[in-house]
Amino acid sequence: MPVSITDVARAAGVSASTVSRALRGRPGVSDEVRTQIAAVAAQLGYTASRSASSLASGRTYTIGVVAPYIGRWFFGTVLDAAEQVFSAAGYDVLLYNLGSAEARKRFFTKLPVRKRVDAVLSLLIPDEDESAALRSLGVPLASTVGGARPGFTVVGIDDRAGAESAVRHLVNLGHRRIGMISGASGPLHWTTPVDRRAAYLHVLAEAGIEHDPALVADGDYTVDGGERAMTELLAASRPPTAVFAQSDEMAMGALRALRRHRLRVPDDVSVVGFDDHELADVVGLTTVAQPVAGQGAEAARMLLRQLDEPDAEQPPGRVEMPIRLVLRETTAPPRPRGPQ
Amino acid sequence: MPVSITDVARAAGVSASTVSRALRGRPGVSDEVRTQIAAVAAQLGYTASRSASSLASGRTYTIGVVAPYIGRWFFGTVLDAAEQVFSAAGYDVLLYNLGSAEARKRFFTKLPVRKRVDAVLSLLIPDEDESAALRSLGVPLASTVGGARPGFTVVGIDDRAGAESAVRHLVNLGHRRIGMISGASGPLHWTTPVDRRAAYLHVLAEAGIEHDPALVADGDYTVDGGERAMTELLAASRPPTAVFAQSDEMAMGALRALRRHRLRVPDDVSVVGFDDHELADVVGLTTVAQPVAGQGAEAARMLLRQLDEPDAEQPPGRVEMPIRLVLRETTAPPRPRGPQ
DNA sequence: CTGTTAGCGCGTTCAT
DNA sequence: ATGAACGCGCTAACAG
Repeated sequence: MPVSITDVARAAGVSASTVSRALRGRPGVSDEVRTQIAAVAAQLGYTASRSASSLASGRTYTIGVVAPYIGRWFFGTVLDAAEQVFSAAGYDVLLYNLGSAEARKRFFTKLPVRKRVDAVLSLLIPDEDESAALRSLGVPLASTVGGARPGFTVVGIDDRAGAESAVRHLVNLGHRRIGMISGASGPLHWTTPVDRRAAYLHVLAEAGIEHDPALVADGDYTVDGGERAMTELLAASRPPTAVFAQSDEMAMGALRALRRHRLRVPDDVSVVGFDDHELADVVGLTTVAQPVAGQGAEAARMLLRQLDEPDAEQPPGRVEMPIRLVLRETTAPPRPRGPQ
Repeated sequence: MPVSITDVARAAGVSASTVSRALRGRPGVSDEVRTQIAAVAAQLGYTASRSASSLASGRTYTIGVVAPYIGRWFFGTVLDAAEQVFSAAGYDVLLYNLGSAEARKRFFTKLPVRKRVDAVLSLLIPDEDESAALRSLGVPLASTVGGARPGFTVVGIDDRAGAESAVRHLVNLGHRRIGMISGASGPLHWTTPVDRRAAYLHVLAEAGIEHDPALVADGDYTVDGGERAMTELLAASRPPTAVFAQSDEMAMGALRALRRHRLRVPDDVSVVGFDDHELADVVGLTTVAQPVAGQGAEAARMLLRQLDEPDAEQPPGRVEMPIRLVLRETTAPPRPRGPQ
């Protein structure tokens, strides 16, 4: 049933090699024969078997993408952009969703991408062992998250600067009791929450504000988690007048919690997010914008470049993308209060 | 560098055939030898080449997933759920993002999945030709969108019933001027907007309300499109007092437009969406909930079943998932007005 | 410019 | 229970 290269060769009256050369645009085939073969192949509906082709050539024309989630806006958007760049260049994308610990472990022990991909794009931050496992594949590696690490080209943003601009914005508005909804969860070697937390502490110190541990809660990077965290913060003996959420999704959860507590934003509590989620504008969320799709596309391009010029210069270890604070309607000066 | 089956065979002092049998759990290997081989393989970090293995066996252990978008919540969520089911069963996922017309055309003419996948899950609705192309692959097919069609197992919802419940809700609240933000865009053979539109017209007729074409606008299934559509509806000589948006994302765009026009929801205008987007709850959106992740997982399971029992009964052509109207805070009776 | 010859690494007979 | 031989479909190296 499936038509093979020899079928095409026979129908066109040439050898299999010639068909192979003709269809892949390699030199050594007369234009006449080439177009003839193309016609026959099209008519027969022939497509080269990727398995056979990569077995013979060693190239797979496939990129492996590993992600911790797909459904979440950030990762879906990065993946979408990267996939477009890859497929436009003729590469297929093998997707690995490593959300659960089991899936993640299974992936890194069995390493199913071995001999199956020409490069790997990681949307998650591998720990030391995982990182070594990926390097052992012997293919170009890139990532859109975390800091620089050996063997990877990392396209990212300056998390500290971004978080600082958010918190500083709140300080400048006159807030003193500033809470944070962090995203620290699990031993995922995720430097993002660490950096953003450090930035938060730094700005507070800079402004001479004493850090109150009761004003920090974990939101797990989800809407529900953000809601829980905000609820927790509101239960503090002296609740915050402003909150920095480490992601827009958690910020939106916070907004929901505030609404349920009949608190007004920004009159009673100011909220700043991080990401500039597609829907941040809908709820009027002030946030730190980062080029999410841009990072996915750029990382993909970096990989393709390494694939095209294997012996070129060392690729840059880190590419920094721009960020900016977007002011909307969830932040304002604190409401004047009685002495306390 | 890459370790092959013969390397393992040599190290274990057996033949390649035995290694192959042992590692795949086929009968004909003594337990002693089997565990010994497993140990050697693990120590050498051996993984069978998928290319070679599928070339020899004909099975690829790979599922092709084609989608019109990935970044959008609906598709990302379906993909996420499906991927988890596939990978838990030992299958890899090849992802094709066919958002642009070129990408789509390229995919269906070249059909790069040929001989590369054991099954295909479609998150888009193929037209007749595309559908035939997929069938020509000779592998099980499933889809999470659109109506029943030959060769596919379609896991979906009753779009008409869902849309009817939304519009009927508005009618029951007493609204008479009910607008719709539709999602009809392009020649994508997308029956969803058609079905939802028919339901809208049906309920209006049922309630004895005359249809006013000025109250329907296209929102292109995006937030921005929804905002534009709502703005358009508000410009009508007699604007609607309630709006049914065919997706939550468009509904959120509508909410944004209303806020910009200083109109209050639901006091001035009621809004109903469709999907129960992750963030619908945050903005208090009344909507028709559908089990999005559930559909992805179920479709994946249907495919795996066909793969496991190739000669079983014909799989069901269509599986219907439950929907329900979720009442939140964006709908209310129309405000009493002066005579008009 | 084109055909012939060898594998790529594995699964699958068929012997033993 | 195990091994040898063959072929999956294609690309690469070598002839001509």
